[in-house]
Amino acid sequence: MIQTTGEPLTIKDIARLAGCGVSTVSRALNGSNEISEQTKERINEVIRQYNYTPNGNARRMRRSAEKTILLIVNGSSNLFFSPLIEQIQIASSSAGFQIAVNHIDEQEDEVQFASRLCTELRPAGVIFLGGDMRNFKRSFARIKLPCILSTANAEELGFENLSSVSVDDYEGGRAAAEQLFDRGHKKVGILGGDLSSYGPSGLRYGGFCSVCSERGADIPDSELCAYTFSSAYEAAVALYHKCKGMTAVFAMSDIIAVGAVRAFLDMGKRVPEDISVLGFDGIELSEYSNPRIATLAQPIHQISSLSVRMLVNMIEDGAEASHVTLRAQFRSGGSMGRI
Amino acid sequence: MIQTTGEPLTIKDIARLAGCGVSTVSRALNGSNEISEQTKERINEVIRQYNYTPNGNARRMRRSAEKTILLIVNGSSNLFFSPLIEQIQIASSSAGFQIAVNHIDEQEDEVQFASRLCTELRPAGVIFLGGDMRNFKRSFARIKLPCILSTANAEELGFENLSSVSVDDYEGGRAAAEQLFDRGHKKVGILGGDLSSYGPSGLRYGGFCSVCSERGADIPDSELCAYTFSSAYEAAVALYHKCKGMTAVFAMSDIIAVGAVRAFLDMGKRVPEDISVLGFDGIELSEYSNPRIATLAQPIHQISSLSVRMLVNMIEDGAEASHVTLRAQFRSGGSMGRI
DNA sequence: CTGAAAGCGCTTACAG
DNA sequence: CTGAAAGCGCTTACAG
Repeated sequence: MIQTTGEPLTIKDIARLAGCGVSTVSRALNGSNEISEQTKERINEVIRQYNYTPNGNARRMRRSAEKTILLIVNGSSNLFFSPLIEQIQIASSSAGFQIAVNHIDEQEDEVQFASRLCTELRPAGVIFLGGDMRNFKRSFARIKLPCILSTANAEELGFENLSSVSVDDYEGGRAAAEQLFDRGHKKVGILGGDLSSYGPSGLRYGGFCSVCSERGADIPDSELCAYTFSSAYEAAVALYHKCKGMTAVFAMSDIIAVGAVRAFLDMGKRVPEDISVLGFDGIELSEYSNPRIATLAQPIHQISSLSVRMLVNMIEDGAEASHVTLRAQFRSGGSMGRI
Repeated sequence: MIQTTGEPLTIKDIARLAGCGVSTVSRALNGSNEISEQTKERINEVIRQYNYTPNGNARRMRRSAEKTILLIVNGSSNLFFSPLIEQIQIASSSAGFQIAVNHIDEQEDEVQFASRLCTELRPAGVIFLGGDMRNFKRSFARIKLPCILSTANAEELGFENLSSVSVDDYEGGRAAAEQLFDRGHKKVGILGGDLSSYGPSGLRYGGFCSVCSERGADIPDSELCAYTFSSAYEAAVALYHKCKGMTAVFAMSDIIAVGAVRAFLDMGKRVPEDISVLGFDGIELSEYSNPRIATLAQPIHQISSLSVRMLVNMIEDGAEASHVTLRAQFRSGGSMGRI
């Protein structure tokens, strides 16, 4: 490799060095077939020798970043999202797309943020990892690109350019209730996000309550909390005092479940002998906790690969928006016992 | 807000709409002071009305992305890194820099990757979160921008444009050994990354061994593992069989510690009664595990804010490379007991 | 303080 | 198959 100093090389330099025009270099760079094998080889040799990389900003400006997918992640240290992000990255790069990841705070409006970034980056499409339905309702109309909402169902929203891949959260909530009732629990508390919303928490709550009423049980007590250990810890303490005689907790995520377990242990309760805890998501940590967290596992791999595939279909073939619903699968664990 | 259809607006459109030249719009956009408050206000009003955002690719091309910092993260679902990333993002945006995060596999050469991305993105500087010293030795010379290695010490490498912020890993290893010896443990096994390297694992191992020899103990048995639950689990089982009579384990990260605890519990051992486990890093999970993980906590907040501040000083004021070493702080936890 | 013009490093019709 | 030229959306001397 020839050492260079100072300014990076441009396509012009390569053209000069290879003794040809810039358009020819550009063709070699982009694997065009309007170029002879011979010159392509010669140019590539020069590129290799001088270790040239094209200026991506200039490229993206011309091509409108057509090979980039924007990934908007709600919240930054979410153990459920991190393997999804990883798999989305892998799946899209094998489909020939770069991923630009952007984490945003849960309080921010992810849709507005994405809209701004779209004119900034000009990606070919957007994947939202989680999101607040109200934000979509309010500002999604502004986004004209193919988009996917991963992890929540966007069917009700009815946008032409918004597909979604998610677990059937209502059914998941029902399954949670059935697992608990079948083990003899009658008084169950609930720990989760906004239960009144259209979003995953609300749907799971709705499913849970539907089983309660079928089985003649009361509407369960609940306590709102964020998807963090510390928030779950506090909420679990509050719930324990509010919901007298509670023998089990349905936590809307495994992170919440782990925080709740820690809280109950600190209060001198045994899990699951005194109180059972059932999580949601099926993150890796649930299998390494003590006790292991019983959970409704989401098919992470399917969610990520479908998200990418559906988005690419929309981008490349103009496919219409569609909504895929998968099933969360119950997985037992030491945190949930029989009464 | 006025609705627009089709193509996004350009600076030309705004100029036309505001009745001025493009250079004036550009000045308003960039907060130049060569522009009257009056016109600036008028232009900003138009920009707001039409919800215009400049094309970032074109901007970055002209400005060589001078306001972007590239953040290279080794490994993707690292619980120790995720709060660091978050804080680095916050600190740099308040210093006026955008962060472009890129996760890479642990097997990849992060330095070569960064070098390629530098000509692709033309950032103002690079922050490496973790990294393999061998890769730096081999290929860092190629990178001419101001860089920071966060989480490992780069002093020995002696590059003029590479600073570092890290914990004193050798001292951390010594502290770990002292805490264990002081509690009566004599036979300790070690679980961690490449112990023969110059990197953090190697230094901690070196510090640990130095205390062993001071106290007349043997060189401890060790088992190599990656920084994941599953790898730690397997390694802990292997270590248990290799290191007969072991009463404690020093794990090079809290993730490894959690995986090891799970393994020992599954083998019917009690933690800490039969075997103590000491971690490293001080991630949030360590305080929510059961038992809580005793650990050497890294000052995450200091590491992130110093990394950004030092890099910005190098970029803006041409500050020289420097190397800051912080202290890991012991934090007790139920995973470590007395013998 | 403002605008017309040049130019950043690419890609892509267009003409050969 | 190849090259000269136009143009992408910005920023920044330069001249007023």
